[in-house]
Amino acid sequence: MTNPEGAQLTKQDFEALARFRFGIRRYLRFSEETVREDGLTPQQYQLLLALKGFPGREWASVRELAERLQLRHHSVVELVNRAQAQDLVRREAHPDDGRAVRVLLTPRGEEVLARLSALHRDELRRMHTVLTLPVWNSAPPEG
Amino acid sequence: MTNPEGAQLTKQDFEALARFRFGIRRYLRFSEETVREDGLTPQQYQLLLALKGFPGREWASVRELAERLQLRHHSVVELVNRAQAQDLVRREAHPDDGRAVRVLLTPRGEEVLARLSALHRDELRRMHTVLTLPVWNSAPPEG
DNA sequence: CTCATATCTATCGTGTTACGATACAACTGC
DNA sequence: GCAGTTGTATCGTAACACGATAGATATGAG
Repeated sequence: MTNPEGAQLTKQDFEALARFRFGIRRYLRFSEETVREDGLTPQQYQLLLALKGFPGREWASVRELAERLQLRHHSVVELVNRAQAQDLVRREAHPDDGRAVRVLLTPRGEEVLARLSALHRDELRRMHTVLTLPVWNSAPPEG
Repeated sequence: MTNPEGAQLTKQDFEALARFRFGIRRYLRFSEETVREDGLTPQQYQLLLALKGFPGREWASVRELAERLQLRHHSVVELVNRAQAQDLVRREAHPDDGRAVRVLLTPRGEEVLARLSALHRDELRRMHTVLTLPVWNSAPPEG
């Protein structure tokens, strides 16, 4: 019994796929409820995290954020606006490029993010059973 | 250097947390674009998957779906309404409980779900590097 | 049997938010 | 400088999850 790329799924596969999606939803739900207690929306938390967790530095341009958050750039503009209004992030002129903008955390953003992220890491540790990738009914295709 | 429950995160930890969240977003984004080509919303796909992937059977009540989808029950009612209008799912009276409703897939729902789920499984296989759970800077607390 | 309470599904109005369309400013190459 | 590209921003719109509310059925106490 093989299950190569494109093959039909077994009932077991469907359950595995559903379980994983359930895990994602549960994690996002936990995240939402947790961050809302600090007055943030889930998207705002993800914005702060994308800044602090940006590879190699702790700021990003709007365009880079759009890639990390998988949003259109103008959606990020609006997201940054709302977060800025809550003193979570601030904008700074990009030194080399007059068009671009650096988005960075405010002290308040740093503080909130540190607290929330610790809670998220702890929750991820708890959820590892439901959030590990499914093992399919058989091996993936050769290559 | 230990990193027990509640401890501060290192830069590395923030990057790991952000990378994982990025993975989730990328997967959901892939899902959204894929299912929209078949005229479904992401939530509708997740609804179909929750039915077909329900442990031990292939139908569920509204309340059970609310748990699996991590939504309020009346949000599920609306979701089922929209999916029903597109001939993806149908309702059936629950044999034992006059209040409850069985939600199940239509033939069209089965067909669409089978195709989409195969694409999702393939994508998950491709994304395993970014979607595996982070390894933290140090071991979790004893216990 | 009956009434109070709990459970399950459903409806309606609302607020948030991501999006497409559009605009404008700044950088780049010729 | 001029054309095309890139980066950020504004505005109107549509989707959708939610709280509040309602109604219908089941369950348990007495």
